Parts: sequence; structure tokens; C-alpha cells
Amino acid sequence: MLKFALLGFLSYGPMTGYELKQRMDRSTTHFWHAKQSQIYTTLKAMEKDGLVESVIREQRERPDRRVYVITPVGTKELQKWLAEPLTELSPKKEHLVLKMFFSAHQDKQTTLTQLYTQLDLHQKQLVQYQQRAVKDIEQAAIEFPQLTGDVKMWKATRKFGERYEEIYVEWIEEMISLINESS
Amino acid sequence: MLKFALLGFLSYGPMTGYELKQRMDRSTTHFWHAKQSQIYTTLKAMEKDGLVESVIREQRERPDRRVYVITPVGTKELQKWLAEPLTELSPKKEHLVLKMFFSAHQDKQTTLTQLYTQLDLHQKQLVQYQQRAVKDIEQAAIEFPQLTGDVKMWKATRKFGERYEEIYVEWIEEMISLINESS
DNA sequence: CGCACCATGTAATGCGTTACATGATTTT
DNA sequence: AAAATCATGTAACGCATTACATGGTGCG
Repeated sequence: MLKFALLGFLSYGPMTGYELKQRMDRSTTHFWHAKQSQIYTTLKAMEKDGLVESVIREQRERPDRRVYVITPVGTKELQKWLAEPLTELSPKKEHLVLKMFFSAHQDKQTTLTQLYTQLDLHQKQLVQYQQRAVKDIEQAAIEFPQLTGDVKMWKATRKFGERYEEIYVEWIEEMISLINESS
Repeated sequence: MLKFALLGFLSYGPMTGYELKQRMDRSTTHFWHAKQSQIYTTLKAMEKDGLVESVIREQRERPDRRVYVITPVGTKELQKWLAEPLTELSPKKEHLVLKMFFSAHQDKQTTLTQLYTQLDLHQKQLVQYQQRAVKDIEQAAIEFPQLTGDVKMWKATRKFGERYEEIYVEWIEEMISLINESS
């Protein structure tokens, strides 16, 4: 539910749809992501439901900005959602793992190409969590000095992403060995 | 795309929608899952597209079974999909991590309840990968003796699920400490 | 007696993606 | 001169979930 992620960010302060997309890309993207178009349509629906309100800020030399503000109803919904315990596991959709599951009869080289392509992507992702994500949190901490208490949670979630990519990279490397061994 | 998972299983041999659901629940569920209703509707659409064909097997004392068989077109589609390298990371949606990201201002006890609820689920899931999933693979290896080559891939994907749950459990435990420390 | 299992499906709804549509400013 | 950034949105489509609908067999 993208709605709750947006409410979360709007609880930090007023923001535009464009800015929300940027913030997500710099923080929650490894456990929650969204396309720009979905953000706009969701915000519109949220305004209809009274969770947020928007004001147009006119700009010269730049397109106008529609700035969203969370309403008391929105704040309440967010808190209610945060407090509700999750009684199920998050659904997983891992394309690579699914492909590997059925790839036994495929020629070795094709499978290896598959694995190397993904290895590259996951290695880059790992570096991003180790470097840029750390800086993004520091930056956000400066931008929102009233949110010092949040920083430790941001750091903890970043760590989750880092660990995930670590085991992913390791696993792909093991898969490559496994394919190479079998001759 | 559930379609490809179904094609993959049907490449092992003819199966019903009900049986496909069971097989998925005992093998791919940690990286690909589906509801029974989606399986039925997807199979129907696949038949329309010529990827599978179905025959009704009548039974006494039991509801009739609709048995699906993969067609040559289906086999080709499956192989094509397997061979295509994935040039993007799989999209992730981690509800718990998202909640934690925004939970800094929530009262400690509520956050802890959240974490303990999920810890329990992930610990159970971990045990399942370590025990039942191992047996399920052995069982499948016996049921499909012609698929000996597949077994190592099944084992490797199971290992992925196990590792994932290991780091998840570890992370939740660290989160619990983090919340308890902050007073 | 109740629950789990076997077995199939449809309809409505919700969530998310892709493609379409526009256009100025700033950076490389 | 090209690419990235700023900035907003709509329409069509695809994928997945939830709820609805049915009913016999086997086990504890």
C-alpha cells in the first residue's frame, strides 16, 4: 500500500509528488518503491478520501508545484497502520530465483549469462547501500533536524537492504560455481 | 508472471490446477506464490493462448479433475523466458521494514509487539526451510525420477530462502535490542 | 460433529505498470 | 547539441487478491 508510505513522508512535512518520488528513491527504494505516475494517482485518491490536502504554488521559470499536506485524518490513519501488527509474511517475487528453479535443462552458458547479468546489478546495488544510502541518511538528518529520533530507524532499514544484497551476491556467486562444476 | 511458473511445473508432466497450487506451496513459495483462484484463471487464459491444453478426467466419489498438459508452443515460451537475461532487480515490498522506517514516534511497546509478531512468523518460516522444504525436495526427486538434474537447482533455491530468513530473524532481533536500548 | 481435504470456478475490486502527452531550464 | 532535471498528469492494461459459490469424502 503506497498510500501509507506517502503518508509517512508527508508526516515529515509538506511535499510535492515529484519530491515524494525522490525521497522514496533515496530511502525506501530497497523495500518499497513506486513509479511517478502511481504516486500522482494515489495522491489524488488520497485527497478525495481526506487524508491529504493540496495547494498549488505558482513558480516563474518552472512548472507550478502541487504541494501536499497531511490532514489530521491522514495522521490518524498512518498511526493506526503503523500500530497494526503484521500477522503474515510479506509476499515475495524473486524472478531470478524462479528462473534458476527451472533452468536445469538449459545450456550452461545461457544460465551463466543470466547469473552474471544479475550479479552485476546486485553488486552495484550493494555498493549503493554501503555508500550513497549512508550519505542520503546523513543528508536527510540535516534537512529535517526535528527528526533526530527517526535517524536510527532509517539506519536500521538501510542495514537490512545491505544485508539482503550481501547474501544475494553470495548466492549468485555460489550458483555460478555450481553451474561451472557440473560438466 | 505466474504463467511461467505454471509452464515450468507443467514441463515436469501433466497436472491439475489444484496440484499446481500444492507443488508451488511446497517448493517455490518463498520466491513465488499464488492463490488458487489466480492459478485457475491463469490456466484458462494460457489455454486460450495455446500454451497448454486440458482434458477432463472423470472420477467417482471425487470431483472431476481438469488435467493440463503443456503444448510445444508453451515449451518454447518457457525456454525463451528462461533464456532472457533479467536486466533489472526484482521489485521488493517489505511491509515490516516500511513500518519500521516510520515507527520512530510510536510508543515502544507497540513497536515491540509488531517486531515479536513478525519474529515468530519468520522463525517458523526458517524452520520450515530447514526441515520440511528439505524433505519436500527429496520427495519430489522420488516422484520425478527423470528430473535428477533439477534437484541441485531446487536445493540451491531452497538455500536462498533459508539464508533470507536467517538474516531476517537476525535483523528483527537487532531491532528489538535497538528499541529496548532507547529509553 | 466438525474440520481438513479434494476439486473447480466466477465476479468485483485493488494495486501497479506502461504508454501517452507537454515543455522549459540546467548541466555536460 | 544532447541529456538530465524539473514538474504534472491521464488512459489503458495487466496482474493479483478477496469474496462468492458448491459439495462430497475421510478422519478424529
